[in-house]
Amino acid sequence: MAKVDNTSEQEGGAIRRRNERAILAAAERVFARHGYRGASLQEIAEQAGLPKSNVLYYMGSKRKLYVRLLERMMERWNAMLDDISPEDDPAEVLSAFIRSKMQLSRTHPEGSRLFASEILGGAPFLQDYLKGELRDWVESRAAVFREWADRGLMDPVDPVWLIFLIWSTTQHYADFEAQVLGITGRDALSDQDLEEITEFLTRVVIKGCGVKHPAARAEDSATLTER
Amino acid sequence: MAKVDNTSEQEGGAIRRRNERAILAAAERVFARHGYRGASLQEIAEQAGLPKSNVLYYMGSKRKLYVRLLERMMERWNAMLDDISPEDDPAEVLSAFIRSKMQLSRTHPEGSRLFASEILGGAPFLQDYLKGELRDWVESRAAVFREWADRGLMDPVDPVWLIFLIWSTTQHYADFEAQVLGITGRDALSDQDLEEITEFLTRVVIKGCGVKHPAARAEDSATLTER
DNA sequence: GCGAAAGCTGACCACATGGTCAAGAATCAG
DNA sequence: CTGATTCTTGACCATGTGGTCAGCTTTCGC
Repeated sequence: MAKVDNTSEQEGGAIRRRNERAILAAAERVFARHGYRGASLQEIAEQAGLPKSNVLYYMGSKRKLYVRLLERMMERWNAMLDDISPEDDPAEVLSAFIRSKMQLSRTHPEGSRLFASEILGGAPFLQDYLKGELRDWVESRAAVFREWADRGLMDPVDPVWLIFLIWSTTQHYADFEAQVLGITGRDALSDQDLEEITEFLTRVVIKGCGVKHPAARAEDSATLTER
Repeated sequence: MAKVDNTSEQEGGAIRRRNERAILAAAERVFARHGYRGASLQEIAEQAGLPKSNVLYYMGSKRKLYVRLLERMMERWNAMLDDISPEDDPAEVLSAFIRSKMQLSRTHPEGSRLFASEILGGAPFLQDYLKGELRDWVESRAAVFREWADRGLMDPVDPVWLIFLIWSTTQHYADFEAQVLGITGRDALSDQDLEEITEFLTRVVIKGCGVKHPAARAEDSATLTER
C-alpha cells in the first residue's frame, strides 16, 4: 500500500526525502503564485522535475500537499514566537519582533505569499488556526503591551492594531514584492535595503508609539530588583 | 457581430449596463477570492445570476473581463491621487492620505483583494502600470516628502518606505480581513473600529516621522512669505 | 407594424484538471 | 542471492475549463 504517516519529519529513506523536498519547494512557488485552485499538479510536477503521478504518489492529493505546506509555514512562524514578559524592554522586544518578521519575509517569500494567498481567499484551511492558537498568542502579547502602557513605558495604543501594523508592513515586502520592485526599479532588494527598511520601521514604530529610552534595557532590568 | 468598444463608460442600453454591473461585481468577488487562474466563468456566471454564455457575450473573454476589473480598480485608485505640493501641511496631507486609502479598503474590499492577488501572482497584467504611472506618482510624492524633510518639517525618512508603510497598513484591513476578523473575534469591523484604526495609524505615522505641529498649517503657510 | 439590432442560451468542442491503477524498475534488508 | 518493499510512470478516467456558434427571442427606432 506504500502509505506513509506524515507525523514525523525525518522519516523515510534518502530518495523519499529528496523528492519530497523538491516537490514541496516547487509546490510552494506554484501555490503562492496562483492560489490553491489556480495551481496545477502538472506545473508543480514540472518544476520539481518529476512526472505528475510521482507527485501524487508522495503527497496523496493536492489538498494534502497544500495543507502540508501551510503547516510547514506555520511552524516557521511559530519558531519565532518566543515568549515575552512585561519585564522586558519594550523597545528591544518591538525591535526584535520587527526584525524577525522581516527576516521571515526575506528567507521565505514564497511561504509568505502562500500564507497571504490563503488569507486572501478567506482562510478556508486556516480558520481554526486563526481563531485558536494565533488569537491566543496575539492576546497574550497584547496584554504585555497594555502593561507597558500602564507603566508609562509607551503610549496607550491599541496593541492589536500595533501588531497588525507590524505584520502588514513586514509582510508587504514579500507579498507585494512585484510592486516594490516595479516602483523602486530594481531587480531585487539587497540585504542593505532590507536593513534600511527594518531600521525605518523600527524607528517609526518605537517613536510613533512613544516608547521610552530604547537603549536603556540594561539599566532597567538591573534596577528591577532594586526598586 | 454585436461587438462593442469598451472605450466609454456610459455606453450601451439599460439592459447592457445592468448585466455588466452584475457580472463585474460577481467577477470581482470571484477573482479576488481565487485569483485569475482559480476563478471560473461558471462561478462568476452563477453569482451574477446569468448563464455562462451570457458572461462571454458581454465580456468577450475571461482575460478581457479580468483586465477590465483591474482597470476599474486603478481608476478608483487614481481618483484619490490628488496632487500635493511642498507648501501643503505634511500632517494634513499624510492624514488625508491614510484616511482616503483606508476608505478605499473599506468601500472596495473585493477590488483591493483583486489587486493584491494580481501583485501576489507577480503582477503579470499590471507590470507596465507599476513601472510607469505608479512609479512616477510615487517619485513625485517622494520629492515632496524630501522637501519637507529638508525644511525640517519632518524627519528625513525614506519617502518610498513611508509610502509603502501607509499602503501596506491600510490595505491590510481589506486583504487580510479574514485574519483580522478571526483574531479579533468579530463578524465585521464597524465604522468605529475603522475610525479608531485610522486615527492610530495617523498618529503613529505622524509622530513616528517627527512631523511638526500637526495643526499649525495656517500659521505655517502664512509665515512662509514673512521669513 | 416592421425590420434591424441587441440580447439570450443550450449544445458543443478541444483541452486541462485531479486522481487511479497496474505493471514494471530500483532498492534494500537478511 | 532473494524476497519484499519502495519507487516510478504512462495509460486512463470523469469532470471541469474557456470559448464558439447557431438559432432563438426581445427590444427599439421609425
